[in-house]
Amino acid sequence: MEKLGVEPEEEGGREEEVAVVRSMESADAEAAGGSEAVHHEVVPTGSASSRVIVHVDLDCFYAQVEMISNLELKGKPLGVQQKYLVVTCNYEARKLGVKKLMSVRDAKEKCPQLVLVNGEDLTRYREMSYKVTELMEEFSPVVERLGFDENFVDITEMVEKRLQQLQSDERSSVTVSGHVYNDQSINLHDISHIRLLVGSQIAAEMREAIYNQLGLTGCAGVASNKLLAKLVSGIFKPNQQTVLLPESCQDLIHSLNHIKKMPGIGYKTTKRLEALGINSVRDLQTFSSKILEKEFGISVAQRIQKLSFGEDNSPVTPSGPPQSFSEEDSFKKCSSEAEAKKKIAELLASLLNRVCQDGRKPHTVRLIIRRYSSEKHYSRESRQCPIPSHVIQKLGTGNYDVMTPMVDILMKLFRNMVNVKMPFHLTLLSVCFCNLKALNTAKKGPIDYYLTPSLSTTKCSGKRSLKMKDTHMED
DNA sequence: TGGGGTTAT
DNA sequence: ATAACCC
Repeated sequence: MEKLGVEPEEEGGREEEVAVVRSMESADAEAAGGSEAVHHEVVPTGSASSRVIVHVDLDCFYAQVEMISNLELKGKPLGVQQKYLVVTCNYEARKLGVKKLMSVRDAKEKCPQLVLVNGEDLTRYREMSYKVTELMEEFSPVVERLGFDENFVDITEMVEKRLQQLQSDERSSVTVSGHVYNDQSINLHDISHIRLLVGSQIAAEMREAIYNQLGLTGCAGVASNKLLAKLVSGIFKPNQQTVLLPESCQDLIHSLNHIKKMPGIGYKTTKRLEALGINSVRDLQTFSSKILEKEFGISVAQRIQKLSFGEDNSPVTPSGPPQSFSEEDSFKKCSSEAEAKKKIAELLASLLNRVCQDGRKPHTVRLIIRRYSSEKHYSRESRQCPIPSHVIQKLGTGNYDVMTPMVDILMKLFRNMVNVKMPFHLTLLSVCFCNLKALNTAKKGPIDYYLTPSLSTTKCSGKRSLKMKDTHMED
């Protein structure tokens, strides 16, 4: 496999030719370190290291999955409910005033005909989500997931290969697929335009494949980095795509009316920026780098200020299989140990099925709680510990009582966090398996043969689901 | 605000 | 273990 044309090194944010004049280059050079001078070979065109990134964003994903499961739902206003929230809804419902994360009460009030389905069990969404990611990986293996319904793909190499197939006279007849942001005119003499147009064609093929093979519609954005691809994918909304040409980059980022709309700048950072009087993207662009660094540290400061210029050198990092599996449940009140134990056992049973199907083995378990607090302070606490090796071996081997020892471990973690002799009030419990390892990580050697668990044992493979009525199972 | 995920410190 | 970010 060839290397990607993406090096994680900082190059003073030169990867895009955002024409904005900045006096930050010197600061970047300093950050690169004095002793190891950065005398890279000079790239002649300045665009040789430019990437082509596509961001694919499925339309109201959970609602689409539900409509595929139950065709009766198509055409009706549909909301997907988790607890008392409508977490997402289809476009019929949106036309009638339903919004994402609206309470069920408000949604029903706005739209009495709204059909609701429960979406607390994410299993089918997760499965469909990975089918989409796997489909995208067929185009290029470099696919990064963002949540269940978004994927970034670095298609730089694919674009280069297609360009090499074209004769020079064919290059000037390349056309765009979908929208061009700002209706900017295309310059077929500009190689960066040509590359992005080819990218738009690949994006169209991806959306076609997702629709033909999985029945799902979505949007796509094509641009020179992840930030821009993501921002531009949302411009034309359902089931359309948009490409961003470099000359319109500043227009795109300034179309965000507030820095909180900038991906990568979250709730906390927004509050701190507002305290500094920074509200717009331009405020952040022109704010003193030194003061920003004092407030946020050099790492965050430089990253977010680059974002404000539309610069994002972060690579598309292949997600691969998940790093963790978790199941959670929220509720009004849990105030006894027995009640907690029962809920924990339920979460665990579902997790064991998932872990079993994955094939890898978790080496760490974590228990997470949320305590009731009248005011906001949305805060969680957790305790984790290694999973004993004899329990790990039993995971996925088909079977037998892994529930009991795991529940015991989790209840120890529980009592470590919650003083059960005192009154308590929890509103959430979550169990997480992480530190997943391929099989067992024993070193190769003569001894290894004896340490390798029997592979002849029937594993919980394929779609078979374990029944976990009690804390006890037969093989 | 749900029921998930990730990375950095 | 927590805190920040993403959906």
